[in-house]
Amino acid sequence: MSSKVPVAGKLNDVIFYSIDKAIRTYRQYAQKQLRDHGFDITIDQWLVMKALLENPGIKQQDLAGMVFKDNASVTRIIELLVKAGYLERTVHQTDRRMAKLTVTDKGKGTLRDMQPVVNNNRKRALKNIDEDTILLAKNMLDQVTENCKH
Amino acid sequence: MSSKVPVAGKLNDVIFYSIDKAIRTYRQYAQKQLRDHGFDITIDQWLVMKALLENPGIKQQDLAGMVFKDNASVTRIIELLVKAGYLERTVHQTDRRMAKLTVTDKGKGTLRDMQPVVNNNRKRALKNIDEDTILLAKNMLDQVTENCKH
DNA sequence: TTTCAATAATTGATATATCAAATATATCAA
DNA sequence: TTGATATATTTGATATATCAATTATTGAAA
Repeated sequence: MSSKVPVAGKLNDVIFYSIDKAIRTYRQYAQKQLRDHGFDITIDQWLVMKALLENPGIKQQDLAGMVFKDNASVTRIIELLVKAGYLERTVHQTDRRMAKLTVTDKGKGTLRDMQPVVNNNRKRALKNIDEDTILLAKNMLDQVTENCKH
Repeated sequence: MSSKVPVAGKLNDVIFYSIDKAIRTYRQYAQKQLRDHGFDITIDQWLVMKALLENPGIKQQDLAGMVFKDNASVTRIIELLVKAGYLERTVHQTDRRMAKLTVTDKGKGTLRDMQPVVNNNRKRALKNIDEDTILLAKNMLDQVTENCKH
């Protein structure tokens, strides 16, 4: 009797393969949609901006954790966002090691304009999948995250 | 009445966030395990080698699709694998545009030696998750992939 | 056979991922 | 205050992702 979900075996049978493939395919699709709608911004840049808007005054380190990116990656993403005029960066009042990051009006406007496209991407990606399944999968994935977080 | 799985909203509630976070956390964990066991190879290099071993004679383009990577990425990953002595590359007999790629004995040996670590990583990542849930999640994720594949 | 379109792979440019090392600033103990 | 240590961020080096452009080769039409 063989297991239905082999731990090892053909790549295709491994759940992690499905996870990786799903998120990559989704990101490709979403990125292309944004591009086709005239937005010159990457998914990662969007994510960082969004997280900043939802958590004003957050420090870069926490921001990195929130978008599960490396500090170094966040530094470079922020550089580009500042250069593009979506973010403003000033030194923190009380702790000069930190940067105070604010989403500019241009950034907010872009986020607002992008939202319909983002919503549509998600809707499209979740077509023919019912909410219970999504919730179950989300819990399962969050458990994987927990299991791997040392 | 609010939806249990909002299409838009706080980042944390979005399924795609969970997917991305899970696979990244898993990859970080798995990569660290490999490193700690003395293997000097990336997850992506492992994936490409594994796919080549399971599909001898495959052309790079199909290989790229199989590991859902870009042709350019695969080209560069292969370069490194050849340089490290894990792969051998010769010109194809009948079609000189193609490369014939073979996993060397060294490559096979490394894959074999790595397998226990890989198995353990997967086991650890799936702790406390029952098989039915995994299967359901896998089907859900495969549906997402399908939905986004244009 | 010459020419042109299709195919396989590479290369260039830019963005992100990752780890280690370096900077800058803050904090706390002596 | 000085000195050691901790914290926040940046920088450097290398790997991968992505798209566009290029190269090499093949296949088919004129």
